Amino acid sequence: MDESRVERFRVGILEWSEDNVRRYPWRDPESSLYEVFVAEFFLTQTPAENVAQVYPKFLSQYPSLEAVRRSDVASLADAIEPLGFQNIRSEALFTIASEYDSLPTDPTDLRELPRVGEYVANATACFALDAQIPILDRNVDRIYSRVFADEWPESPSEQTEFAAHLLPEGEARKYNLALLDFAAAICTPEPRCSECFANEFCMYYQSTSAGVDGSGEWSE
DNA sequence: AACGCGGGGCT
DNA sequence: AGCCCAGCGTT
Repeated sequence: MDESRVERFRVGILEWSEDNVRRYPWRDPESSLYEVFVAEFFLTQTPAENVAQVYPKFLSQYPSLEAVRRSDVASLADAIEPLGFQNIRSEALFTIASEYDSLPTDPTDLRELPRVGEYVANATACFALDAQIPILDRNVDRIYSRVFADEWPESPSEQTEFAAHLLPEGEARKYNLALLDFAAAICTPEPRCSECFANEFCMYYQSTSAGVDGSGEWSE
């Protein structure tokens, strides 16, 4: 593993994020486990802008798991209707509220909740509780498969290992947030490499811009 | 690990 | 109408 490149990326993205943090209500360090969980639960397959529009109102209507428990699936669905997936999500949310007095804090236990997979479990634990664990979704995969194209493994388990190795010590929360913002702003599906702090050592940029062999570029 | 799926977005 | 897709569920 190219440790110097790893370190350059770590330092680079943390620096980049200083001036490019997106601010959302659920990113307040004071947000409760429930508040962060609700946000992450809504954010899967849903643009952050959409979530931002219903989130404050949802929280005032449902400030706790108990409030969810005292409601019903139809009302919940109404409250999150603009997000889409309202039936699936309202049902799962109600089930969670019915089965838990309070949310578990261990990612493994969070993973047990209905409609909560590895991504939501890890993101919740990291952002709400500062758990030092990697998050890995399509966006993170896109970044790493470009920057570390020659080292980024195929198998999910090895990817998790690799992603864990990249975490800066004690700064998982800041780093993971930076990854998401970086994926949204720079390392987009159509990447803005000219604006990217990593373009001097990114394998993708090197292979597409240098064009040493002239045999044409590839698209991921 | 591999596959299936509901549903939202884009064409 | 049809295709693509991310993330969760199931096997």
